[in-house]
This record gives sequence, C-alpha cells and structure tokens, in this order.
Amino acid sequence: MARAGLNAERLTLAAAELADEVGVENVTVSALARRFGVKDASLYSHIRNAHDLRVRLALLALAELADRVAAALAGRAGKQALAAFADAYRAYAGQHPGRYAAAQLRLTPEEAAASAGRRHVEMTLAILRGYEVPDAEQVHAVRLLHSTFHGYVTLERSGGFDHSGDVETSWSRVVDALDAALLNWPASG
Amino acid sequence: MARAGLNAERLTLAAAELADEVGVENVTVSALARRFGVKDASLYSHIRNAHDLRVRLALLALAELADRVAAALAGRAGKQALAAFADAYRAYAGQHPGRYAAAQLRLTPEEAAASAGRRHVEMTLAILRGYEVPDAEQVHAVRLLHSTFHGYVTLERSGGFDHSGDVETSWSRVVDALDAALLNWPASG
DNA sequence: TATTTTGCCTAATGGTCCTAGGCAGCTTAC
DNA sequence: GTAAGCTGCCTAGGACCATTAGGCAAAATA
Repeated sequence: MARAGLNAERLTLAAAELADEVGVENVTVSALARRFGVKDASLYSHIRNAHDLRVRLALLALAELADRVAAALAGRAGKQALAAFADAYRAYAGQHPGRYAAAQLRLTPEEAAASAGRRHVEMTLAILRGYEVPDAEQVHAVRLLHSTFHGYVTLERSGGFDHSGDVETSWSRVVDALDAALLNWPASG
Repeated sequence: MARAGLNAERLTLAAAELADEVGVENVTVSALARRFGVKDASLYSHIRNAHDLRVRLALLALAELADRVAAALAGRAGKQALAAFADAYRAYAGQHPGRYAAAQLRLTPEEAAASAGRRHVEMTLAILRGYEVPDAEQVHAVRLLHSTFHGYVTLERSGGFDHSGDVETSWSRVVDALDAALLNWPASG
C-alpha cells in the first residue's frame, strides 16, 4: 500500500480547511482521517491528540491573521493604519470563519509565547504611534481595539446583526469611534 | 425505585450550574444524567436532544442577563445608564462564565424571536435616549456597544488580557470611550 | 542487500448521543 | 380502595469519536 504522506503541517492545514468548511466544532480526528483516506489511529503518529491538533490550528490561524494585518499595515499610519488593521482583521474572519474561531482557543502561557499573539500586540502598538496615547495608557487602548474588533466580527459571524441595517456602515462607524477615542485619549468624556 | 422528578426546567437549570462549574463544552447529556443519578436515556423524555438542551440553556442565560441589566438600568440615564449596563453585563459574564458562553449559541430566527434578545436591544436603545443619536444611526450605535462589551468580556474571560495592566482601568476607559462616541455621534472624527 | 526506522494498519476500550421497547410507580376514575 | 392508564425511568443496543497497543510492510540507511 502507498503511504498517504502525512505530517503535522499537512494535517494542520487540512484541519484549517475543514474548519472553514464545516466549522471548528466539526474538526475531529475522525473527519481529518477520513479526508486523507486513512484510519483514525494513523494520525496519532503525527499529533499527540485532538487538543494538540486544535492548538496547532489556533497557532496557524493567529500567524495567518498576523501576516494579513502586517501586510495591510505596511506604509500606513494614523487613521489609515487603524482602518487597514480593522478591515484586514474583519476580512480574515469573514473569509476564514473556522480558522478565526479556532484562533480563540485558550492557550497556555507557553503556547501563547510561541504564538503570533505578540505580533498582534506589537502591530496594535504601532497604530498607537500615530496617535498621542501616553505610554501608561497603551495597554488599555490595545484592549479597547482588540475587544471591539473581536466583538464585532464575532457578533457579525454568529448572526447577531442579521435583522436589518447596513453592516458596512456599522463597521465604518466603529472605526470612526475608535479613531476618535484614540485622538482624545484618555480624556474621552 | 423513587423517581428523580426531572423536567425540562430543572434540567436546564442544572445544565447552567454545570456550565459555570466546568465550562459549556463539558455540558453533556451524560454529565447531566450523572448529576441526577439517572441514565442518559432518561433525559430524552424531557429534552429533544443535546442541541435542544443547549438552546434552552442559551435562552435561560439571555433572560437572566437581560434581568440583571434591566435592574441595573432602573432609574438611570446618560452615562450613568451606560456604565450600569456595562458593569452589569460584565459582572454577569464574570459570575456566570459558562452561562455567558452558552448565551453565544447561534439561534434560529424562531428561537431568537422567543429569546430575550429583543429586550437586550430595547435596553440598549433606552441608553441612547440619554444621548442625541439620530434614529437612522441607532442600529450602528447598538452594534458598537454590543460588540465592545461582548469583545471585552470574552477576551477577559479567555485570558487574552492576562499578562499585565489593570483590567478595571481598561474597563473604565472602554466605558469612557463609548460615552464619548455616543456624545459625538456620528461625527466621531 | 541487510538493517533500521517509521508509517499506517488491525484490534480493542471507553465515552457520548440517541432510539426502541419494557416495567413500575403515580394518577385518576369508579 | 382498587383497577386502569399514563408517564418516567429503565435496559439494550446502535453509531460516532478519542485513544492506546502492537504488527507488518514500505522507506531510509548502512
């Protein structure tokens, strides 16, 4: 019998495709084995267990997202940079809902350290350089941006906005509001 | 043998407790049956299936959250109301992480119509009455508020903020930023 | 070519979800 | 107060998923 040529990377990539097609919750060791035409047990030479697979998937998604954002950010500053970050972030979640959902997995400190999480924070801090946010306030500003972006795309994806109204306009209002908040930080009131 | 006295409500409540104790992902028909000292199959006279259980749990959580927010909102307006909403929302997620997570389940239109989702929107609109947001802009403002609150508590819960910095200060900055956004809506820039 | 490594296999266990059909405890009717 | 029926929880059993142990054959190496 010919071998299927499996390895951890190929499995992770296939898991990512599967996630986008059928949702993270359906990314299972069995489904993955089926996709490669091998038995479930065969995957355990390459991944430790199902959780290990999900961690790899999360790391893949975080890295891809960081790449997208970095590309969007190149050569931009100020509100241009903010909007580019926002749009790239939202576009990734829209094009890769399964991967985006997978990226929300809670990581251990070691896993987080090996992840692109740091790059996300660095890029957000880069945006703040276009504004005049005091150093001591930057953590809070980063949290506001992440929270808002994450909350928006999550609700948009999960159908929280279904009923009515233009989501594109809502999104630009969100970006405008964040821009204003950064301009007036921390005297936002 | 004495009967356990099961019914859909008791099961849903127990599922909610289970969710807060061990996480939504571990709220399983088996675990619930174990908690009542009955066999798995016995639950199927009361709930249609595992998904039905999760829907009931989501509806419970949405209703509880709406109650909390309504109580916090009573007699307040303007920024007071905004902060009360925000704090009640965040407190619920903090005290009932499993229920809060369960409330994020994607509902069908019929389920959503029977849910407290409408109340959430109504209460958010009530907050806007303390500001001067044009009618046509209210949808967008509601989305900004929901996105930001949801994003923040989700990231806070999932450990996205672990490393450093005062989360209470971050939270008040978030509320301040939203207050400012509503005061200047839609000329946020 | 002989040897080692390694990849995928079979076999088996235990957990979860779910259906079908049975029997006993509770309810109601007389 | 007992007989009838309803209902609740049961046993039995199927399908799918996660995982481990041990085997054999294909690749890699000597």
